[in-house]
Amino acid sequence: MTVAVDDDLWSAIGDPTRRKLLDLLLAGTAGTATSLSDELPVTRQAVAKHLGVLDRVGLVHATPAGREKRYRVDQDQLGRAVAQLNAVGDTWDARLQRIKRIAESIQETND
Amino acid sequence: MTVAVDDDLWSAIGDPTRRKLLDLLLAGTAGTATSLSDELPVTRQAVAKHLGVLDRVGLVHATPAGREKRYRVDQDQLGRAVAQLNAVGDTWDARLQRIKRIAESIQETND
DNA sequence: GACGATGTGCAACCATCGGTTGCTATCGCC
DNA sequence: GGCGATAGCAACCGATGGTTGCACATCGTC
Repeated sequence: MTVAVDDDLWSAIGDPTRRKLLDLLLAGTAGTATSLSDELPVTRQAVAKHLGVLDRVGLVHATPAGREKRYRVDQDQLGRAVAQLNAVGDTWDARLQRIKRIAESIQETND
Repeated sequence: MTVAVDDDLWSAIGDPTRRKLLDLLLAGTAGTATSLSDELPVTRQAVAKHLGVLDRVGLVHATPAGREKRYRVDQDQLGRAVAQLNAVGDTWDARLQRIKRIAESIQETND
């Protein structure tokens, strides 16, 4: 059985640049597209696009402040994303363990 | 600080179809491109491409058997992938907790 | 109040990637 | 040998991550 996963949410955090963005936002760095692009090896426009998709899946929210637009992470939604990561990780881990146990039992019968 | 993540490995498991493939392989379904494509809503060629990238990052290995090519998961490598999922999940979780604690302490000072 | 600096938004363009279709080649078996 | 099943290759398409270039808004300052 496959783990129930929100593909939109997963693919949002699947991109390495977006993961880095979330890292930066969690670290408290000022959340404008320009300031974030300073910390990343991509242009401001690329960052703006990424913030757009993060916004669409609800992982971040923007609050206009004068001429700039501040982004902050949505803690609940990021919590859900983390839960999915853990769910998939746990499922695979369990299956790997089971396979390992089976392999060992076969080993024993061959002794 | 950003979690050390192997981007190739992560992006390999980032694709929903590839995750499904790994699920199927872990479930013991026969591992040929054609048999796997029967279980998925995509063509054999798409599956073959995915198996190719999974192979390149070492998550699966192919063993030619007559006219067909059987794929099986590499347990060690998948284990590493799971570890990365957990690492990112744990890091984000920790930061979310910390933010929550800070928010609560501010709440208290305002009482 | 006008002007330059800074920040955002939009559009065109390019490369890569997931997916498809179509064809060829190889292997197994009757 | 010939037929069916499997794999492999190539061309093509749409979406996406990335870039550059330009227009628009806002802030500070003279």
